[in-house]
Amino acid sequence: MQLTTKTEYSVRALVTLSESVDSLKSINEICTKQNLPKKYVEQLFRKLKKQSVIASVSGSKGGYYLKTPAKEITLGTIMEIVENHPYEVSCERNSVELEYCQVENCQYRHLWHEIYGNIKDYLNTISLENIKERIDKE
Amino acid sequence: MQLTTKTEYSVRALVTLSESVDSLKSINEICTKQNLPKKYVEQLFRKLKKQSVIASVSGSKGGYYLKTPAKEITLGTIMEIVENHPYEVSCERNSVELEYCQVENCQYRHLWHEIYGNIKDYLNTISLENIKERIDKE
DNA sequence: GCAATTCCTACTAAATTAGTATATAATACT
DNA sequence: AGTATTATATACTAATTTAGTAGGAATTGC
Repeated sequence: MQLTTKTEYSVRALVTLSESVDSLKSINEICTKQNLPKKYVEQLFRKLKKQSVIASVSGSKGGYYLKTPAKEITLGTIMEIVENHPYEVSCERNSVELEYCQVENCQYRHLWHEIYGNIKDYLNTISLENIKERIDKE
Repeated sequence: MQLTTKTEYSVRALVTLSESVDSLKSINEICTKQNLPKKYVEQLFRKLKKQSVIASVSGSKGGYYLKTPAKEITLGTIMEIVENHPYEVSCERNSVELEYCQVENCQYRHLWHEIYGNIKDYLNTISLENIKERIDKE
């Protein structure tokens, strides 16, 4: 499990995007405002678009907009989209680490998944709208 | 935030260690039983010892034992000891990423810390004893 | 003294992170 | 029609971190 700049920057960018409800915002606009690396955010936005969190209009005067309402986009969702394999247990990474797994009856794997499930549930209670309100208040 | 083999292996090793209440268990014994890399677990155990989770006796017939009762050792504690900087926000890593931080009023940082705090609280509700009971049941 | 153990530091290959670079495609405006 | 502005796409890279390994020193039981 990890939570990196991918999630951090995505959230900041999406909050900024959510500020304009009916209009488009370009990567350039968002990243200038939030002081974020454009090309990096571009990549994150492509992933978020693929999962219909946002949508876009190409060309001049183009940009992005929220496709899903800010209430329905959660931190958990964002994290799962932009991070690598956030809830993966080591023995599922299928590499060398499999050597150190209890192959026959991996009770621990169930434990980790239960824990991840609870964290996931928690992260899904935090919507983009919640975050926006919180940020605005200060 | 990350949760890696360091935490995974530590938990498996500590659960095994907690099975023998009054006697010592060596790294060798634990790692053979749990199929874990000895030298790696050794490193983890040294960190756990430094924080008084476990204690040790050197020399032949030596080994480790739980210094803190299994009830009081939590997953959160273990994670904080063995992982690198589990709850660090990108702008605190003090490297290049600082460039992309909202220096003046980093409202987001507070948000991340609040979220981490809640995850931490949750992880601290899971004790080694809980885990042991759970693993034994199956 | 020898074997088994913990203690300690340093090293390393592979993977991942945190980006950058470069080019193509679409669209608005003139 | 041409240009500027935007998204789309793929590939590349330096730095860091993970997931260990290696080799030895110090300690203790027998």
